Amino acid sequence: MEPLFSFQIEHEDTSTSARAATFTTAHGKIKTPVFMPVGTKATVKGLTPCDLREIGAQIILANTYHLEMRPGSSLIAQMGGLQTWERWDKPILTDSGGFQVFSLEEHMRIEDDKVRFRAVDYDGAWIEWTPQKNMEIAQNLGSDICMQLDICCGYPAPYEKVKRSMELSATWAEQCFAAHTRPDQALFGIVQGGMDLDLRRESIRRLQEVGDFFGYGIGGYSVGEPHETMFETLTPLLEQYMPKDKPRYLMGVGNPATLVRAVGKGVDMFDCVLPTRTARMGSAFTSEGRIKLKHARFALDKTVLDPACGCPVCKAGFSRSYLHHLVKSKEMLGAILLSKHNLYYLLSLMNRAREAILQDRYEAFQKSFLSSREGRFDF
RNA sequence: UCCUCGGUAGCUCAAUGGUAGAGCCCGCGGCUGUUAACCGCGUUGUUAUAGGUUCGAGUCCUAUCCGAGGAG
Repeated sequence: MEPLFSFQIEHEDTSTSARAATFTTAHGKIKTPVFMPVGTKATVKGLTPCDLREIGAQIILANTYHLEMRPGSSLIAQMGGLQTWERWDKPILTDSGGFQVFSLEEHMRIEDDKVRFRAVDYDGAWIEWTPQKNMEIAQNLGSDICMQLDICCGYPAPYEKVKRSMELSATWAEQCFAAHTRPDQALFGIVQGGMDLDLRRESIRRLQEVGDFFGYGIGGYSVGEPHETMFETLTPLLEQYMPKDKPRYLMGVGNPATLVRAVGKGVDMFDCVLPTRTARMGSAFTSEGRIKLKHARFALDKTVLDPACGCPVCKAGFSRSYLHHLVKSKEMLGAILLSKHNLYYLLSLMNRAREAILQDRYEAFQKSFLSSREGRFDF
């Protein structure tokens, strides 16, 4: 019988560390490198599953913390599981509440075996979060890929704090590993350690000690540090210390230029709210860089968002003038159309990257991209 | 014709006689495992007009203009 999960590298680029792979899950295959749209509360904001299929999404995210708070994972289990419930039959990755613990830091208290924090975005109650709880919820939801509960640190952060969050993440990795039961669900450990290479190496060592995780998340980046600072430790991490035969998921990174560079270092998976959030605020990715549709200069602009783009929004011919109007009027269609366009941009960017890898010309692709106007996104 | 109320930023309105503010609009910036259709910053005035009282007037007095309502 064919195993439920496999990660098969199809080609490794000879001049960079980029690789193209096929990640097989219980709900289908994922061609990497891949960008995963974020659908925290069982919806990629503004898009239907049909829209997502149309723009080529292969896998989307959901979040155990948010879904447990509302409507509750047991309800979703009763309704047939997450895929059935939200009408998305392709793979889903569930993130733990680790990032929420970080973003709700002021309302939180970390203890050895759990984290206590105030659900200020729901009813304000103090709640307890544990690795076991995260696993139970993810298993109720039935996600294909489950991230361990971890602790994400901001930047800059004192060494002791970074060290403690790495150690706690490793401890919790062990508990998640032990609580992992579903054979149709792949468990990922998460590498922490901030901008300290020694802590990052220790994190990997401890995760490998815990057991055979199917893949690895790389957390704790894109938390406010300069991009170069990230690559200083990310590069050796990927090229020297992380297992090469397992999927690597750089969590929370969505800047196009950073994506292209990270793929060159050997990252396989990304997710980020940037394309959808900035879309709702009126910004669009284009082949000429970022544009802000709210600017008055678009009021009489008859061109589409990006004449070089093949997304449904551009193909349908919506003008910048019209989108400017929708954004200024705060009409929901503006957010929807820009979200669709932005996601398509990142999804197709990863397709372009994959093609370049398969043709063994990633170095040239990356160089050309980074020196173009697209490569100068100032997000 | 008379009476009443009103006239302050592009709009809607604040401001015990002590150097005019807010919201919206407009302009700009930010957004990275979603507390986010969000957050932050900024521009804008002969206070209808002309006089008067006062140390000092958006505020009190007089006249005029404009608007709304009422009476005839």
